[in-house]
Amino acid sequence: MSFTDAENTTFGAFPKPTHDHSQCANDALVKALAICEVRGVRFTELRKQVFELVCASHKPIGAYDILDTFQKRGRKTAPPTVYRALEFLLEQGLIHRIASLNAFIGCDFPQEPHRGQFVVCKLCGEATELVSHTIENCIAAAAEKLDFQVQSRVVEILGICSVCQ
Amino acid sequence: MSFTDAENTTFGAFPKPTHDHSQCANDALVKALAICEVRGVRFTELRKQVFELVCASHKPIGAYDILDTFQKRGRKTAPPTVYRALEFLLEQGLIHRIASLNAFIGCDFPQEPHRGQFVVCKLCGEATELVSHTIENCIAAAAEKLDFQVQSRVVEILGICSVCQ
DNA sequence: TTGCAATATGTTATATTATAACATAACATG
DNA sequence: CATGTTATGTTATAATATAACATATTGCAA
Repeated sequence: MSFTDAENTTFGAFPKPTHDHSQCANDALVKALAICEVRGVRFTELRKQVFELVCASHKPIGAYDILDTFQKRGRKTAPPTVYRALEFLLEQGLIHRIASLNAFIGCDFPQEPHRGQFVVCKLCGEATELVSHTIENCIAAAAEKLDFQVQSRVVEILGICSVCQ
Repeated sequence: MSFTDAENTTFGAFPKPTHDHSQCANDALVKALAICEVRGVRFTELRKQVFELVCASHKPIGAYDILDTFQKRGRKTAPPTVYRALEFLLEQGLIHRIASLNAFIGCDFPQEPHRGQFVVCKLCGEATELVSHTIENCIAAAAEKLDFQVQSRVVEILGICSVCQ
């Protein structure tokens, strides 16, 4: 579920507490499978499980939370296993990293590579992704004036979501 | 040294390798002293020394780099000492934290509180600060549409600076 | 000026996040 | 089915950050 406004910003709607999340998670998985299929990269069982954990909610999740879950499930896992799977998912654009939280979140628009922008609620922890071309353009314009070659961007907006106000 | 363009973006010029940095550093120190004076907060010797290290270059510096420097100087220092000084400087808006680097940089516009935007060169490590009202406005507009109360923003642009291209 | 409350710093220990380096396993392809 | 490549396992450790409590310093009021 997403929409685009007059300023050309695509929003993932801020997740309502009532929404059917199993639907989201399943959609994401189906998309991810298809994308990896097309690209000829391997969506292994480990990667799938890590992806499912990241997509299990709209709250950014830490690598060690994933690790803990694996261990609770009886799977003997060490950090590099998790980080490598996360790295793969990042490379494929299936998840994003939220630098200000040291945490990871599923990508809402994985079909095309992009660096999204994120809006994170400090109370409930829920996050949503924007793709604002206005922000992108503004960053691009500023960079051009500095004669700076942009490689990546981090845009994270922290505060209180509509549900928690 | 800074300028403002037609889109209302204030730039700190990307630091030229040749610029007289002792001047920058000294200016920053004088400003910081004055600001703390006015606010009635204490710019202690420890805070001053940490600030000077952060301002010693335009490359964001890590907390443990500061710690190492103190220790090399023979001052027996532990992490909390450094982190507390950094916390104070952040609160006063005298420095900023670059989340994607886990590092700190002097603020170019400390007089008024703001969350700046940063442009960081991955090659030389130099960084500069923007205050783009266009970006701010765009973020504000997107937040409003989500009925989201913004508390803080992280905007970091990574790539290759003009000098390193 | 001294005593008190508030603020700042010191100290020890540990939490949290992330990666290096090397060993083994699984896979894909000739 | 041998072989190179990719993925995962394993051990250790690096890098970043904070908790909790002790001591010192400061500013101010009695």
